[in-house]
Amino acid sequence: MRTQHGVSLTYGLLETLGQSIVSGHYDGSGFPTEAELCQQFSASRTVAREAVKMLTAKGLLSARPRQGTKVEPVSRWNLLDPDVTRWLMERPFSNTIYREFTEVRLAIEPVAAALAAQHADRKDIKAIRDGLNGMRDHAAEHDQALAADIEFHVAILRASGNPFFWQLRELINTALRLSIGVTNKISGHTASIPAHEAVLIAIEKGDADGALHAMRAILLESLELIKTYDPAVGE
Amino acid sequence: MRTQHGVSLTYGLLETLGQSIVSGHYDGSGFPTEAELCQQFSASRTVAREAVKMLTAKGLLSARPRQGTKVEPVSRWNLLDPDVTRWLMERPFSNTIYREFTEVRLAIEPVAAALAAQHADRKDIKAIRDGLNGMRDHAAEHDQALAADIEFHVAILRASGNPFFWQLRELINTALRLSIGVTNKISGHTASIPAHEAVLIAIEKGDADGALHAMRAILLESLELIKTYDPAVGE
DNA sequence: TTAAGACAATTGTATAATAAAAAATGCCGC
DNA sequence: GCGGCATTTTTTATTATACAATTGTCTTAA
Repeated sequence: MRTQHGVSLTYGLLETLGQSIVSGHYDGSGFPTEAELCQQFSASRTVAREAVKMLTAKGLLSARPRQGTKVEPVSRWNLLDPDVTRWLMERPFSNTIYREFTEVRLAIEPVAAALAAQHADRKDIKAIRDGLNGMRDHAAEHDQALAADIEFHVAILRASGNPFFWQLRELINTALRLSIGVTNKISGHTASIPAHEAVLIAIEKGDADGALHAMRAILLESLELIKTYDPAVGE
Repeated sequence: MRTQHGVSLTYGLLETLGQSIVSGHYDGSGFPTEAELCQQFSASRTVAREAVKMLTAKGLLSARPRQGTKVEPVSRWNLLDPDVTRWLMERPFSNTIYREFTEVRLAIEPVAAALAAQHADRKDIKAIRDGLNGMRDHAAEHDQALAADIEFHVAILRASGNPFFWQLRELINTALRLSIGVTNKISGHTASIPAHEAVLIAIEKGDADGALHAMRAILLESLELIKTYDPAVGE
């Protein structure tokens, strides 16, 4: 295995295997043994073992002598691990996972907004406002509008002052990127600027309850969109 | 290093190092080099490296040639990793971390209860009721009452049907175990049975909004308790 | 003073050999 | 035939060693 774009062999293999596992590549067939891994990826045993150990640390694999290395059931995966979350995005779009992401966001973000209303300092508020302005200014260019949308939501997580909320930034990043796949198919729908502005205003006023409900409204709408749109039917 | 109680050397070292890092043992001094680790723990380089790699996968460490291995800032830790969460409990009690845990619970559990009200099947409800009954029947014995309390809350996470919520069981487990350290110091306080019962009843009725608010009430009370009780003052 | 190059420290990678675990197999006595 | 026990075999776990790659530091010369 050749080292690619600055990543070490071990981390390259970690990435490759992580994506393969999450996308179900080994579901029927069982995971390769160490020897097979070394051969398939032309890697040394050290590299293969360390990649497997890292995947084990994330709950994706387990290994025992004689029994081999197995893919763990999804219920054991560390779904909130940023790497795992990211790998989840690389697999074929699933309405279910998108709904589950949004349910997590529905739980976290309103409370984060409420905490932000209580604790945000000037710098926090500037970051949130920058996100909102970006959404407004680049409404036409999808990529930049999405980036600004993400910036807005992540800035609120940070402003909450709770490091655990901050951990979920990768999930929200992923969820919002998935969401374009959904909302683009629904004619004329774009992220609502006024709804986002309401959140900012409430945070600026220190209105925790207002921020909570304004954010909750944004996410409830997303959740409604998902339920309305069933990919099996068409739109 | 001798293998202890059935754990492999690598996992033993992972546990030891994880606890040490989280408890701040290397904060001033910097993390040992591979060579030093091998010597200090009488471990082979493979064992040391694999333990370090797993800690890297959890965001606690980073390693670069010539620069050595460093403890990452807390903001990079995978705080929602079950192992990390558990290690956090082993360090000296901190009012801050307990508040942060409870804020996460305040976000997650009400929404989980609402989803449970929509999706719970008979088995889910039985598990929740078992928890509640356990709290009632063993109100006097602290250990069993705590276990039942945990069972109640975790059963609701499971009943939500969202695997991401289920990931937070270790955090809730830890938070509730920490909570006895707080509530025991507040005379006469025990987990409120009626408040928990209200959650169960709402879930049984399929009343999502009722379940959400009932659960929210429980957690808001916990949060109030923390604010009231300042360990610096005494009680 | 600065830049080029040599040096050194530390992690990264490779390989070989042995140990331990546990499943599979075969053997034996009955 | 069949149950139980010893043996074999497969696979990961551990140890040891050597070399490569990276990068900070020091030296030296222009």
